[in-house]
Amino acid sequence: MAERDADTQRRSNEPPAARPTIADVARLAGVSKGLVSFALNDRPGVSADSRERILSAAAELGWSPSVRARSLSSNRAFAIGLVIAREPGIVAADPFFPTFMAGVETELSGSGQTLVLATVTPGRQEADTYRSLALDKRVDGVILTDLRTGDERIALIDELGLAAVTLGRPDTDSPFPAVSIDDEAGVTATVDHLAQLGHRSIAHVAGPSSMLHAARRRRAFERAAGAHGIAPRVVETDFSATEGAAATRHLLGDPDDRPTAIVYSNDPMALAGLAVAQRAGLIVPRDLSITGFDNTDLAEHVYPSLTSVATDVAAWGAIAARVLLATIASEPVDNTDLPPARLVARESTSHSPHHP
Amino acid sequence: MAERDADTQRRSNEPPAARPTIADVARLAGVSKGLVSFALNDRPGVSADSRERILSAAAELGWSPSVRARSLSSNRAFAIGLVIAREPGIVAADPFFPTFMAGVETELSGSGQTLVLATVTPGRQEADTYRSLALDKRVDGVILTDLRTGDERIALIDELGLAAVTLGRPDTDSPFPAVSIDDEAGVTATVDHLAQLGHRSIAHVAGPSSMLHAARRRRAFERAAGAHGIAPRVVETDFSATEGAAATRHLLGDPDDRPTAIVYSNDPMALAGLAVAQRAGLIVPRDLSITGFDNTDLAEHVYPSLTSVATDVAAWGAIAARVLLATIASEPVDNTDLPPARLVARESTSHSPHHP
DNA sequence: GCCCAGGTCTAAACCGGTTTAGGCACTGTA
DNA sequence: TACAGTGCCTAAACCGGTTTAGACCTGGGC
Repeated sequence: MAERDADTQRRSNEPPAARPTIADVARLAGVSKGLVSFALNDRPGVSADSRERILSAAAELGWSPSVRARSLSSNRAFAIGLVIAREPGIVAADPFFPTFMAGVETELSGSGQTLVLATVTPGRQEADTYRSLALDKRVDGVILTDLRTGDERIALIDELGLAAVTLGRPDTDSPFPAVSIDDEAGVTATVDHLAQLGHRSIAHVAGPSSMLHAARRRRAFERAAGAHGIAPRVVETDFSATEGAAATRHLLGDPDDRPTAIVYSNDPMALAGLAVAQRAGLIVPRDLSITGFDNTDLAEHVYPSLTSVATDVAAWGAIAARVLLATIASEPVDNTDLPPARLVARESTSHSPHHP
Repeated sequence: MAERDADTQRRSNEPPAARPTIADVARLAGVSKGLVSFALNDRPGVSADSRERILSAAAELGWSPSVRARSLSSNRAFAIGLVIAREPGIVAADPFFPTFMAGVETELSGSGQTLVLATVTPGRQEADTYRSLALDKRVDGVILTDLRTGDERIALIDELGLAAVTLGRPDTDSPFPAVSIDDEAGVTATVDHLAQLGHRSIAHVAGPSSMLHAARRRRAFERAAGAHGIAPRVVETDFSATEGAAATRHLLGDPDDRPTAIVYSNDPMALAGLAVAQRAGLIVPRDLSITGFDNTDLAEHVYPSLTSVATDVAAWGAIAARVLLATIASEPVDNTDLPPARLVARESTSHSPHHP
């Protein structure tokens, strides 16, 4: 009798018909709330007969559990978080995040989970953001992108009791599964490609060495260049088009000691570099070969079209989400490796001018 | 005595110290839970003395309300939603969303609210996404982007009982406040700029006419062209670089009837168009002037740099969020207009070849 | 015939807030 | 002195689920 009277809830004029609650289902099936809960989370201790009756009662009423109620009583959020800590300008220029999020979303949409997004400017604010997401359990886990060297976030998130996956393997001990793409393979393929075209002077415009994937690409470059007996030349940037352009101006500054090919660590920098070269009167690829990374949509639509390294970012997002959900469900999961990045050769690379 | 014993909650080994609850605050302040709630939502009926004691008890314990509990009892979500319905490829190429979201976030971060993101491919799935966000009150309101002609989402969202703001004014009756940027001013300025440079044959590569802002830019183009006695020529696309390139090939197809300037409805298409022109042996801007829209980061880093129309997208996001939060708090708000879009002239536009 | 184990189920506590109904003390008015 | 009104406060219901403690029934082993 202590049950609330569902009908009085509905007496208001006409607004969105009140959702049925678990009590309504219990009443219709002639069982207790508790048993309904058991049946619907299919846990043992419910007879086949009751389960049947409960499920059809739920179906008849069109009942679905209230995430908010579930979230309060079971201390889960049914949401995962993505904290983006990059300068706004750099995020915007880089199609990585939208694509990645679309991939995450494909995986989430079926699961009833939602994606909570936070963009912060790097720094102290970042830790606070994780802290507040965790303190109030607004998310059950997070996807850690843009890993840094000695990334403090790993310890922080562990301490906060959140689940997580990392994009790529961190350089420190991590309790979280990693979902990785072998982008070194892409860099190696790029350098091989250029070497094969006769280039002996190849430079690399790298991202910030504090970012693990930038550092990894750089090391792969140095290794691949070394393998061809080429002295690697590297300029470090923040991944922005502006610094990509500056790095290019620097590299092309001395006409007597100018690389014949430049390997950029992302596409926006490569495009900016292309413009710098053209502005300096060089013809790409006749005078200078250029390669990008990530195979942005635009890469095939510029002139000359840009040789780049393709990674399946959307798939990365989908798999990261899947692994995270499994982790949250405390299914043990292993590190996962995606198919390696592959080179897409286009017009911006050709024979070295010194090697006709 | 029916109060739960907070200490027994804490007996587990050492995990994240249990948060204090409102009951802890009540006990410390020597009042009832209810009064604490009243004091903290500063409602009348609490003596200055008690309020003081309650606030300092809360501060001492470092208490902050549990969003999840609040959300269940007060039927609010403390989150707003953004549903992105575009083809993944187009979203990725367009820096609009990341920038916009960063703007939203700046406004949200202080308010304890959260941004929930959903990306869907356009179509039926979209309505279901709104429906499921609303049914379970996972969000209190949504930001409606990419308005379409006769947009059915407006009625849907109204019916679902969600709050909303629209980006730009819809073409149908809408109960929601609109936050708009006058991008027509940008288009007009672009056409004026070109006309002033002597161009008499100007084409427009438009976005899909089903999208309100694309249609609006197109109409503004036609009007501005008409004002200069220029017969407007328009090709419609889906906003993708691929179709931008195709439209350009089409426009440049007949050497005898080739426009001397092309106004693109976004930057990625303009960049693709630039490449098509260059590939066809034209020199930009000598033979053909080109303009974009949105003033992407890359616009100033290509060669020739791209004349484009700048809008403050991050501010747009911040203001949209602010207006939405006010609407949710049922403060009445008016439609808001941001500073009009302005032309940023760069190298991709110059005198018409026919007008030396 | 007795006891224990296992399976099924219910009642009630619980998550942590908000909100309502009502109690009590004090004041002002008749 | 009685009565209504007001200000402050508490107890308890409530939001809609999950989870625990324990009741009840049945069957098997001895």
